[in-house]
Amino acid sequence: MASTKSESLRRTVLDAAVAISAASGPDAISMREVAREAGVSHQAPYHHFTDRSGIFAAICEEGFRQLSESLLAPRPSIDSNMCEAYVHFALQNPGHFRVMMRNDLCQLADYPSARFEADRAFDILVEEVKSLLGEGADSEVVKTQTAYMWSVGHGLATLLLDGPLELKLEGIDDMNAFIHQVSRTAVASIRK
Amino acid sequence: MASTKSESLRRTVLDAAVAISAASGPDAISMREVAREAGVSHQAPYHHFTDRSGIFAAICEEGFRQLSESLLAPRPSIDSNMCEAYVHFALQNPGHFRVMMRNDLCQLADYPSARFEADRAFDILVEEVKSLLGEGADSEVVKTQTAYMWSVGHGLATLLLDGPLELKLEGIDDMNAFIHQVSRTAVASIRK
DNA sequence: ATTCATACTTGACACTGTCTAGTAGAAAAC
DNA sequence: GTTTTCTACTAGACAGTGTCAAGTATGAAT
Repeated sequence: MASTKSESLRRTVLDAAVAISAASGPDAISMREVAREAGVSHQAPYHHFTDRSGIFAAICEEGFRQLSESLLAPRPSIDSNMCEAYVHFALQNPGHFRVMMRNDLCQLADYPSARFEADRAFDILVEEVKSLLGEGADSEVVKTQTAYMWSVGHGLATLLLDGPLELKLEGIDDMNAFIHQVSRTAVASIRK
Repeated sequence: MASTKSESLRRTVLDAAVAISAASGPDAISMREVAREAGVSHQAPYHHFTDRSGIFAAICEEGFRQLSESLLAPRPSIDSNMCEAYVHFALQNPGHFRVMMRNDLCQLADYPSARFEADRAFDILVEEVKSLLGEGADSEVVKTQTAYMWSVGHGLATLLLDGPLELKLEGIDDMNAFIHQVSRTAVASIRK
């Protein structure tokens, strides 16, 4: 059994990193700042993460696992789709999401367990597209439509979170309704 | 008339920054590195840019101007659309694009001339959506569909450039054809 | 001839990631 | 029951960073 104290430091460091990412973006995550926030020496985090990108990888792993859960969770309404769930996950977990979608921060290829969780989330999306297209769908079409659906969700999420879209669409009264509309447009064009 | 030498340093610094962004991402852009690359002291760039984010703002301004040109340029084929043009711009100008879409790097609100160019590019997109929807389109619908089209282009571009999509879709033979297919799906669902 | 702005250089400061070398304490081996 | 080993740290150093402050060479304006 691992020491309780050490495991709690790992958790504390991770939480601090996610909070910083949510508040100021992943670039603001610093080894020394998370150590300071955890009340330990500047080298303590290195015992739980190989280096700075190790923290990013851990955030990815956790984030993709949570994303999978969100995508599989029961939808709030009958015409709410997976694209919408993706966008809401991003907006509700900005600290994780910003890190997950920056593969310059964490090279998933180097972190098998993080990669595994990312693959799992992607597979859930592929299955959804397959079920929308029906049984006998061509594999090329599945590929194209999967990329398409991910692009809509991902594009909308990143533009709302960090992009200049917010500036241009400041006149939106009901953000949830807006996301719902865009998501519906996307899924409708697949179903056809 | 401004001194030739100084103007050329500004240009040199900007080119170096864009090259670094294309090769290693915007975070790898450092004041001292671009100065080194330009063969000047580490403080020389400060005479042309207020600080590091000033360089990002300059890259944004230039990038959005070039994006507008690309969006308005004659299309290579009759069924090539603006979404496709957007993705191709991103893939052909990764150094600029990566900076343009990270508003944690450059706060457009603080740099009016960069903001102007960004607005202009966005307006071009809005006009395209209006012309796809026809004359009497409701302004709410225009807003939704503009966000939708930008999301597809932006999502596909960022996923291909820096996201994990590349990993999952490694079996794509003809990338241009793939981008064409996804873009067609997007615009087709607007036209309707 | 003097003033003044431009386009730099040099030096310093606080901050960063990370390498190296320790150390307190608990468990295991003998 | 002493010694060894492992875990989870601490402490110090180094090269790198952005940027503030101060100095300098050069050319134009007065």
